[in-house]
Amino acid sequence: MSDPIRSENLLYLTDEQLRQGIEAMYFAYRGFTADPDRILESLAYGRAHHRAIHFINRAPGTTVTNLLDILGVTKQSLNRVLRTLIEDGLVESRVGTSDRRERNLYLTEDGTALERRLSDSQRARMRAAFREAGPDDVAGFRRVLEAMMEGEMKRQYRSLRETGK
Amino acid sequence: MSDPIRSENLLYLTDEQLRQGIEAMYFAYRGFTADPDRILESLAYGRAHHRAIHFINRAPGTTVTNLLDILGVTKQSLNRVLRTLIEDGLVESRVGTSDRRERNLYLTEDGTALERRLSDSQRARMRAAFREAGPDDVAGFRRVLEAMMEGEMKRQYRSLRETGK
DNA sequence: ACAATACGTCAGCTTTGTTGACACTCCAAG
DNA sequence: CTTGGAGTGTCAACAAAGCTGACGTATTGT
Repeated sequence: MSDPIRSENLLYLTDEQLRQGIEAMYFAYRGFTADPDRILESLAYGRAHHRAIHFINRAPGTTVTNLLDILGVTKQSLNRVLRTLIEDGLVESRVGTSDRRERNLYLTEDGTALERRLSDSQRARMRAAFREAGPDDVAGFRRVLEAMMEGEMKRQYRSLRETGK
Repeated sequence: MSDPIRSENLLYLTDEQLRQGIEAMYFAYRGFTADPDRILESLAYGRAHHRAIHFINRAPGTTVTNLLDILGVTKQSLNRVLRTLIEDGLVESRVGTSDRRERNLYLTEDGTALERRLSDSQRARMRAAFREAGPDDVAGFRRVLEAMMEGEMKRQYRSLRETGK
């Protein structure tokens, strides 16, 4: 309390500030999903399909179990989504080479095309937001979001980030 | 391209950076909802109930239509949630004074108590994240999120922000 | 040979969203 | 004073996407 640095750190953490952060998160997430949702709706897919497609594209050859860990859903739930994607020819499921119990998941050409469409729309919004803000704000945005993740999710996020370019 | 300032601004807008922003948003939102979800689960409520409670607390006396605008769902969907909250004695629905077709919504004592519990848990995480980052990062976080909202949502957000302290 | 793992699937349930249809109350305008 | 329309509530039916539990099959490793 008497420590000036500590006081300064607490200065902007009023309940009002926090509540504004909460509401910002709520409204922004809706914007974040709005564009892909519109595309998906016209294809009779949902957000669950988008997530599967995103992370298969992100880590081609990933196994079902790995995808379950990332998405945090049950295999029954994921399977329903995965089945339709495979039936529709967007995802390919290949028997694992080293361990043949595993299934390695890949996007087909069509799957890659849809992924592009979805991520293009989402990136466009993200790009506009990043541009409207600025480099420093973007860094802050990322740091706060990372601090908000649960432990396991943070691990997943970081591991994906390393995998990336 | 030859403009150094413009180049610098574009530097952080690579597809890789944007994708990291997208994944950060996805994982962070899960952390954001995790704590309230755990509380709600033990009460047989869901996120829809939380949202209703949050915004009724935020703007006591709000009408159903206003709530529909904020939440962006159908009245049938909201009504189901609202009904259980009223039956359970968490929300009170009073006939409007100026226009008696309207229903003004208020939290009861119990409703206020639950709202506290939910928002306390969510604020705690937000506070921890804000603290782990820092004032500048928080400002950036908020600016990027606001830029990410859809027009209508941004209006709602700003109007709520003004209403606040 | 046998237990454990990875995956798929069947059945059934829940929450939260959707449409469409209809009734009631009430305000305001003709 | 009647009537149209807005605000609200409710019924029915349905869909997406999560869940649990149980079971079967293929494969692996001990």
